[in-house]
Amino acid sequence: MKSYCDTCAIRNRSICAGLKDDEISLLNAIGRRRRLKAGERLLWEGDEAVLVANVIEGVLKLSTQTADGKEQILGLAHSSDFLGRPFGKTTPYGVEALTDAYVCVFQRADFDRVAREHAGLEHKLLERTLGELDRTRRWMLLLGRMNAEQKLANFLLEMSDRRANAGSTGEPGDGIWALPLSRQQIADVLGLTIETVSRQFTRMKKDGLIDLPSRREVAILDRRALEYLAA
Amino acid sequence: MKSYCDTCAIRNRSICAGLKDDEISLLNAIGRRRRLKAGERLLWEGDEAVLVANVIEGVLKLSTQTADGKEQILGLAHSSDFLGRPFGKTTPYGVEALTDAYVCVFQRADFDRVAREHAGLEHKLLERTLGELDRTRRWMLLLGRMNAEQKLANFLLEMSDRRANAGSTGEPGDGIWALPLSRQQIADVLGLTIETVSRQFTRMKKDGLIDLPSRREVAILDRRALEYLAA
DNA sequence: CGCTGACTTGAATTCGCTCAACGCGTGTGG
DNA sequence: CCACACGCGTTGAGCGAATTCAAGTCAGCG
Repeated sequence: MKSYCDTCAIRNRSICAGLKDDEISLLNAIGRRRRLKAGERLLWEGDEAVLVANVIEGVLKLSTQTADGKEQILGLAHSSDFLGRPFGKTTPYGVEALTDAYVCVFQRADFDRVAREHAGLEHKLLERTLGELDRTRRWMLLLGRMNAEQKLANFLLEMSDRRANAGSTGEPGDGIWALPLSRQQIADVLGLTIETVSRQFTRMKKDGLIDLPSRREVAILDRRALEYLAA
Repeated sequence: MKSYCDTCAIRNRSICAGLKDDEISLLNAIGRRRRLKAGERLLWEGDEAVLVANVIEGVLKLSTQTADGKEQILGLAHSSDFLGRPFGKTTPYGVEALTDAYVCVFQRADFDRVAREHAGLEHKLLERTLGELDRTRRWMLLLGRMNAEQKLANFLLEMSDRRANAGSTGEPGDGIWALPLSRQQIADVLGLTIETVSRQFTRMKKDGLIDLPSRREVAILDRRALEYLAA
């Protein structure tokens, strides 16, 4: 039988990489593909955790809110990242597509069962979760100890890197690329306000570090200098 | 043969909880206990990751530094928490005992092997890592979106809770307890400066929310009000 | 008793926030 | 086609919370 997974773009980079054929076909049997429009939500914070997913294409955000309604984005999920909370009662954060996206979703119950029965899959999941924890902790440093300029510099560099090595278009360098986030969303990622983000953008542009051909596009002109700012 | 694990205080709360007898005895065979003095380091950031551990007793901190030497504490590990980075190349953060502590350490190579061969252990590890990731993400909200007052209120409540349900002395409530962190360390946890922490402490005391019998002791006098501040 | 290091307090400064106005591109309706 | 409104982003002015810099204060200890 023909399998989705055979032609899957992230077959060798996602959680599925290195799984045995029988494991893949089990996943293939319980997974289904789903397209998301930009802005569409996949999971709601506090919901019963009904599904998990692999990101095939696009960028999604994970976020929570404070009691007074301010949003904090907890992370971004790019191509080949894993989404959702296996083995838990509720989803601890909301998930929303920032760009049009393409995901491979599993019912939690199905996925949990397959994972428990196949140590290989569970091991993959563990490695990915550990990696995600490391990344999240590094982000804490940014939130806790950096000023606006450093935050934005780091953000731009990370976005640029992630799209370089996860992008299907796989361009190497620093051409013009599309920002998948609005100014407000960038502010929510970095723990800043929209005005501060805007001012920093303007300043970096004036200083010749970046160019902003349009609202949703950036080009990194002086990577070295940006890395220096990111300190 | 007599096993350490039989009498272990965290036998049923740590990663070891619910493991089968043969798995426990394997861990018992490769683990050894170690006492740490307050201030002693167990792991260094960037080191080759040579060991992992269970915290039996005490409080340890996980931390990184910025390029310019400021520290950010990434998390605290209490009794029954798991420490270290299995299946990774290097340790992504330093670990240092804040109080005198008692840990159960494993050589990474040994631990990884046992974990890979025993899905039960790996599953435990996965659950714990997922939980840790959730906790870390909630902390991001604190770092990114809260003011000094909210940060400190949250910190005091969390410390109080953690010692209530992890403490071997297991007191229920809001008596006087010892802070395992200096002002500087609290500042590093919350992404603040030492002066700001001190001022907030003073204010909370003046407002009757807490008492500070000595530098290293706190009592929560008005938990309700503190929870309100923590918002 | 004086020294040391941790903590507190005060004053000045600064960075990012708030509030407010404005600009620009896009879509809609007259 | 123009007028207009709307959403998003930018810019400016003023403010305020937290930082920085600089003195104190206090407890523990030789």
